Amino acid sequence: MRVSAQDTAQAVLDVVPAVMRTIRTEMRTHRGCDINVPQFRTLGYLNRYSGVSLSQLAEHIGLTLPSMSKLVDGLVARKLVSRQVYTGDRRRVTLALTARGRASLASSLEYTEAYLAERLAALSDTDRATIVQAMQLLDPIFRSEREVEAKPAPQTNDAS
Amino acid sequence: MRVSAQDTAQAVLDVVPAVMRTIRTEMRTHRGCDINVPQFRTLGYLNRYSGVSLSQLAEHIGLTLPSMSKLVDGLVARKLVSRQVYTGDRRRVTLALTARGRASLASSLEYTEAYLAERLAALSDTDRATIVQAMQLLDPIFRSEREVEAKPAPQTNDAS
DNA sequence: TATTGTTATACTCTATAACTATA
DNA sequence: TATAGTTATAGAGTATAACAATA
Repeated sequence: MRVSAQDTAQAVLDVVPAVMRTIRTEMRTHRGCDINVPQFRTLGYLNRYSGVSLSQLAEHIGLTLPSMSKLVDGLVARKLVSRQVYTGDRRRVTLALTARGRASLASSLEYTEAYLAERLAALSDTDRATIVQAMQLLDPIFRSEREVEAKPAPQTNDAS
Repeated sequence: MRVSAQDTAQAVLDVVPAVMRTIRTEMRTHRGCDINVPQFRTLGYLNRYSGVSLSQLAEHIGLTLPSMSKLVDGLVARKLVSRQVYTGDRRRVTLALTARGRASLASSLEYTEAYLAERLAALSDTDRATIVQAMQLLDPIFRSEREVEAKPAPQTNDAS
């Protein structure tokens, strides 16, 4: 099957923004899930890689350091994330989810997933498998540049 | 192959925002392609459905009427879009691409596509086919709510 | 002197509310 | 009175520049 990279790019460019806007609008609309997409991604990343530094986080999420700092500020203020000075190098900071953060992530994830799942339920198993496979193909291509080999946290303190 | 709607939703939620951020960052970074994602989508929609009203456009793009109005304002000021009072109903407005708008769209598309294509080139034909197929599956699910049956324009004036 | 993160400041995008013009 | 669109205003999010603290 001949599918050029350009055809693929065009398809991605056509569809991804529409999907994204649906996700964003849905997150904004849902009351009690008071979290936006970058915040959601931040919680998700910290869930996977507890104890990373601010720089690592910013690199992955794709924000500048000041923006990331501000975003984290908000999450710390809401006690969803803990931020501690790293004892080994006092310039660095160690970020982790609190219990509340985990709960908030689970709730957002559940809600947004449920919303998407509702729409995806219209498809056949085979079609869904195709989508999952496509996501798995896209993932490394668009994440690799940022994903850090995130050393597991020296400690997963939970200041909830 | 058993793939639940929820598994699929999770995959989408994990990957789509990362892809989207890459696209957005790329568009912002690229000098001479002075256009953001909603503007890009607006031009693309007007290219397909010339002569639509502001409301139809806002509905599709997923912005409120005032936001859409402002966005279009900018495009009109830059002579990428023409905006004319519709003679049949003087409250309505008729939007279309100008020649400059078409050129700008083509340029943005070409650049961003090329950028994405560069990354997608690493995949096999089969893998790319999978991605295209997945996009075709997602498209109606996330676009249908908004896509208007956009009456073709009564006139495709080009005030370039 | 270089690195990690924060603070100060400004700009863009988007929303809600109030308004104008037309039907 | 209802509809299409615009203007006024405000808030969120992000960036760049300047700064502070530590290495």
